[in-house]
Amino acid sequence: MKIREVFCKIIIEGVKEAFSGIEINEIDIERSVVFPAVGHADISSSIALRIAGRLRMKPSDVASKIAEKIKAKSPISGIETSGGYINASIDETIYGREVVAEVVGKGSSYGSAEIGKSEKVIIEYPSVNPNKPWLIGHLRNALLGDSLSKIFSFCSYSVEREDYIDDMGLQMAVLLYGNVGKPPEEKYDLFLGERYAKISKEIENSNAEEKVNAILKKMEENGSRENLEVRKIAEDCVMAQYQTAFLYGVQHDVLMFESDILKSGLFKKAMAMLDKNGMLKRPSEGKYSDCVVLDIGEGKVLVRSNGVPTYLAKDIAFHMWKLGLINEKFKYRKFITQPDGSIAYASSDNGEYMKFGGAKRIINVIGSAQSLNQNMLGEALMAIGAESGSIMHLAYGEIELKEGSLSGRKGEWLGEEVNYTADDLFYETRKRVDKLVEQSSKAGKRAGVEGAAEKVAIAAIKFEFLRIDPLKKVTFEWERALDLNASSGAYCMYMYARASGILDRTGGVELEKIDYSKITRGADFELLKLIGNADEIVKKACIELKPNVIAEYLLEISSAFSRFYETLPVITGGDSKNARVAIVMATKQIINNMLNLLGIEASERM
RNA sequence: GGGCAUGUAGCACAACUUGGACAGUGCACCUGGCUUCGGACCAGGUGGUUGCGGGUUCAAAUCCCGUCAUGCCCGCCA
Repeated sequence: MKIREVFCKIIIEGVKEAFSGIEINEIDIERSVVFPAVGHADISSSIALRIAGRLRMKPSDVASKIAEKIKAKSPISGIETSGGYINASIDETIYGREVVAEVVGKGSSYGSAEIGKSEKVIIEYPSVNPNKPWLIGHLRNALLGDSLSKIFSFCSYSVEREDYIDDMGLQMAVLLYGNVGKPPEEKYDLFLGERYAKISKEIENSNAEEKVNAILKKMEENGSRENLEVRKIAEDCVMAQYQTAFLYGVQHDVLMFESDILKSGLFKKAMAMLDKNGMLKRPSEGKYSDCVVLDIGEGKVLVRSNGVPTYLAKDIAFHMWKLGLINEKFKYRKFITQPDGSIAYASSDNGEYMKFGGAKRIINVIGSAQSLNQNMLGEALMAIGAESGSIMHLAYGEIELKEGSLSGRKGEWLGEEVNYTADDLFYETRKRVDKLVEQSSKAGKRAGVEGAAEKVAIAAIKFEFLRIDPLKKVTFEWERALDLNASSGAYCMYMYARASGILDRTGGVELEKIDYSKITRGADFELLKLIGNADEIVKKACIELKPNVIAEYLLEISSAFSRFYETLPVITGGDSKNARVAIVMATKQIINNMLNLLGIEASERM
């Protein structure tokens, strides 16, 4: 519902009529409009306060002068002023009808904001090396990327979800040096992680760094034994990692293997392009002698003195491809079929040409620790003509588990740091949710519902990871995540299930039969106001790259719905029944749509 | 030393980009409500010098300057 637009228009016209002499920015007016706290008004503008100074008038006089000129326009019913504010009330009958009609009409697309206009955006996540399992930090990355993909799709962008596989890094050479061998029965990524930790310790103790470097060089020779072997290990590892991804419902469109990028002509073209733009230096002395250096700030090595390119160099080349600054064609083959039936493709030299890459805009979900690198990358790309704003870095903070809270594997095999895998997190959560369900069914509160515990476990984790501003550090605590009341994913799911339950008993309602005049100015109207604001919320989440905006909104809706059915009975609502059923229908839809954006599946029963 | 980020009630968060009405929400704590559409609930209450100090403004959690605390980054690793 465009109530905000309607009100803005009224104010703009009012201001123009009242003060025709002065120039007023319409954006200022739009920014002055808010939905104030209960008690003042339904919608309000502070524009009089903002321009009073320029007019050399008292704000309250400015407000009254504007208000005099304003003609209320449906669904805005009344205008009054208060201390410089221009306040309006909304007609709940008309507004309720419009919101309900829109939600029912649009269904699962209600709340979408058409700001993307089919523009292509590539979202890259989760950047896990193919030598270990997903840890909880990688999980936060993946969940952010997954949710962001959904939000951008919802905003009518054409989203390409991409997974970059670094199968040519030093960590892979380390594995080759130690001779990986075959795993017994363990999950392959876990097995590799453990092997990797052991082998790196061996290397450290025996000063074998040079041998590892030699392997690294051989790995890069196309078709060499090392080259083939390392690709096999990487693919097997990614396969295992995707079991974890699917557990959490995380999916991709394409996997780009670094080895394929190196084989292509992409890197050479990229270096030539940088050179042409005067971005490269080749110092013959000093600390960077015999290297190729990126000429930004104090400089950054792109090609080492032994001729091997660095990570940043490869990343720059890759991003030129992502942005379509270089047209390099890659071949792809089917990698894996995902839970929703879609196929994730992988770059490969024995596949077919497909159209990936070449987006107007790219988003990299990468830890805030890499901000410096991402800035360098951005600067280099701008220097050769990338549009400003075309590359965005969603930097996210670390995630830690509160001490002693996971009974699973501690992950000391990853080095000294204690860490946990995303798999362990899931199984532990699942176990705890089962216990909670068991306790509450023993207490006679409810019967356990088949399959619900798993959904609740996933929802609890996702909501806990996504409810916080990405930039901030997250400390995962069981007591909070598994507190299934307000402020949790389970609470939102519960409200959805309640709405379903009510609709089961009432059987829905035909739109034509609804008597909207039965909408009161109570909890029903408060709920409708929230529901009507969905597209603004979604837009904000999209523009600011913040899924937590959606989580916040979901909690508000859920809590408003709870207040609604507590105070206004639906089934026994008499004349008001139909209108209330319609509100329940709208609520169910909006909760479903918003949960989807967080990657959480709602269920009818739990 | 330089750069980036964070600092809001006992705890966890929101509002900061775009300055506006008493700084919102949940947990915890206190009080009340289940023969009433599923109590994983609701109503009410206690709790805040928005790290600190200046400045700009009619108006500052929000903008500017300074300062303190915490975290991260500053490699021919990725």
